[in-house]
Amino acid sequence: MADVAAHVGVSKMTVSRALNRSGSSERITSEALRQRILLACADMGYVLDQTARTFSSKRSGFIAAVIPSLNNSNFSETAHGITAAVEGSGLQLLLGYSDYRVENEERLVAAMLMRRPEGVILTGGSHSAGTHAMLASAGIPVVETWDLPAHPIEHTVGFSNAQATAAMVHQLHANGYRHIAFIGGTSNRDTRGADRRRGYTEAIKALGLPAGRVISFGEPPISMEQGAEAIVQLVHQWPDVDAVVCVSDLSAFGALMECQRRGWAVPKRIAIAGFGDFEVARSCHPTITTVAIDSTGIGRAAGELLMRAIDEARTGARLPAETVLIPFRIMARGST
Amino acid sequence: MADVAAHVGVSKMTVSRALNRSGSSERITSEALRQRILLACADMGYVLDQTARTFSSKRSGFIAAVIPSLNNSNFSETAHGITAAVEGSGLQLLLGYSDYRVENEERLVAAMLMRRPEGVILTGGSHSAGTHAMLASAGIPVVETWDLPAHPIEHTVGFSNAQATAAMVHQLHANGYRHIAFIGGTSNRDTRGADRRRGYTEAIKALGLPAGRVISFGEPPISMEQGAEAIVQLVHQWPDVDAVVCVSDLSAFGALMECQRRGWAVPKRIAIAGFGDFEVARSCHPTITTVAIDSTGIGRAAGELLMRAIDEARTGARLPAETVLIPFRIMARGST
DNA sequence: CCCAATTTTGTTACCGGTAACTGGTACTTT
DNA sequence: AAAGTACCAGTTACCGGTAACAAAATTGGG
Repeated sequence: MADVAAHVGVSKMTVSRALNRSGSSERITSEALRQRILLACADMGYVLDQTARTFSSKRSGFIAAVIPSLNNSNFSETAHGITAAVEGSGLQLLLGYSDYRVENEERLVAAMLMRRPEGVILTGGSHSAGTHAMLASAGIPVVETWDLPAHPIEHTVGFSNAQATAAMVHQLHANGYRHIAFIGGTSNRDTRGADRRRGYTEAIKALGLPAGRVISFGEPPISMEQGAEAIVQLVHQWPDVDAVVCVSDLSAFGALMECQRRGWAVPKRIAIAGFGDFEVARSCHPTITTVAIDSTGIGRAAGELLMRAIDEARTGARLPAETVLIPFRIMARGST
Repeated sequence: MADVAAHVGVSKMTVSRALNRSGSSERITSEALRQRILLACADMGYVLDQTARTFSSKRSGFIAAVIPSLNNSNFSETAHGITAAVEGSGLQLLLGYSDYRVENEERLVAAMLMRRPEGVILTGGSHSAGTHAMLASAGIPVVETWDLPAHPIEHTVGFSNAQATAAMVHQLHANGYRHIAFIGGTSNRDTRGADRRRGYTEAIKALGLPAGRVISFGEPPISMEQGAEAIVQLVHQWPDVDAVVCVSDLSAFGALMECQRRGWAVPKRIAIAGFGDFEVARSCHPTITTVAIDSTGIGRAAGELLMRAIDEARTGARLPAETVLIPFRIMARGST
């Protein structure tokens, strides 16, 4: 930068200002001079050292986000939404994935915080004590997504997974199904999955339907194959079952395909519902009834909220904790 | 760090050394003192400022990777592979996605290079002139994946998409199919898709089969819906078609489901083959014949190669350009 | 045309680590 | 016992920008 400054015949500071005017409307440096400086930078092949800028200005220019898995369109769409929201603000997204493990999340958060992000977006409302402690002492805005934690760290953008699943059970009940089962994961590692199971159980109880029809299989991420295995077990264990709510569209799809293999008519012999409105649920035959969530919208809302919080923090203020409720919608389709 | 040093009664430098011994076997600081320092750091809630370290040491501790899309298990598995490879080396992965656009890739690379990554992993062998120029002047190791570019930037980990697709066509031919079509995207933005189409065309010509049966639809990312539309168009345009190779499993799946909707027996009326061995191709009914690629292996190999190159670069040397060939495998399944 | 207000440019100090070198101590070797 | 050799800790000088303040240039109103 000093070289460029000498070449143009101004001070380093002027070059710095010319390079930083970008975006905002403040015209610190006169436009003609700015153009000369920019030209000189291009000519000399100079690129600003973001590392030094971060170090000096205490502004890293990026935000950190942790999602459970890259290869899940719900979460990758949320990442897209975040990217879209921060686009043009000069902020960049640093993305990490936890493989549904809080200990991985903690390691990621630790590694990311060392690089001084200006804000953090997490998935879910369940984190390790270490994660909580680090985020508290980091003093930067935090948004939790895809959930409505009872005790949020700060901001929240999400919906009630339990309520959404309960709504699905009620919908099936309204359609005349009376022996409704649930297929989901074994562990509580996927807290959203656990919430969905809870919503199912509560709805069954509220409706006075026969309870206990829950098949659990393995650990997240939930695979299609597991859905296929689960429905076989389900039908053998409770032959009177006439409908099943699956923890996600992936297991629902696996179950549906297994039914086709075995000649079990869907929805005549058994109705199948999923969760998440994945592409596969829209494309398969029959199409799968599911709960649609605006995944991209969650990301966009989280990104925008975080950016407002960062702006506030910059002025020394602190945005009061907000909760953005994302609506869900039951998509009735061919499988029920 | 100065506070910690004062608290322990040593110099800043000693604390720095105690914190950096991690991983390598060099015992710069005596073990007892090191433990005292680490304890003091924990007590005082001190965390090392990675930004300052990066700035001072010229080592950012991260590598940059660009993939076309997060929500594609092929590429997200590659990202997993890279993560697995660099795990424990002290390097972190900074992941970006280009949405299959070279101009996005260029923007991403520019933004990432400002943060001084120690190496870069790209997907594909086709990049903008700007990207080439920036990478050349950055002077850091580069690995291209998922392709075998004619003129690689430096290192390559991939396979021939054309050859793999040609192998699939030959396999279909060996199974007795004679009117083989191809379904793929319109543009060449997805260069791997274009390579696959090329492989199809060449194989058809080599086998002396009737040519020209190519249906093109829209832009990447290729969706299931597009596969469904394409096969309808295909069957109407060339009613004698008895097999179709799709650019990916997603379009193959969409096509398969559309056949079921219309009562076209698969593979009796028409055989369907995909590419990529996605989970959906293994789970659906009938299962889809596909080309299996070790996506995670590509990532792992790319990560390991890049790390070796970084190590070489650190000693002032330069690793000669390497090409790692990843094998592909035709998975014969129910749909052909 | 002058002076105050405003805008633009320059100066200085510093962000928080690490590289490179210097100095000191304990343990060998001859 | 003197000299040599490890090894460890301390000192100094930066890395490449930007904040904060100071100075100069421009603008505008009376």
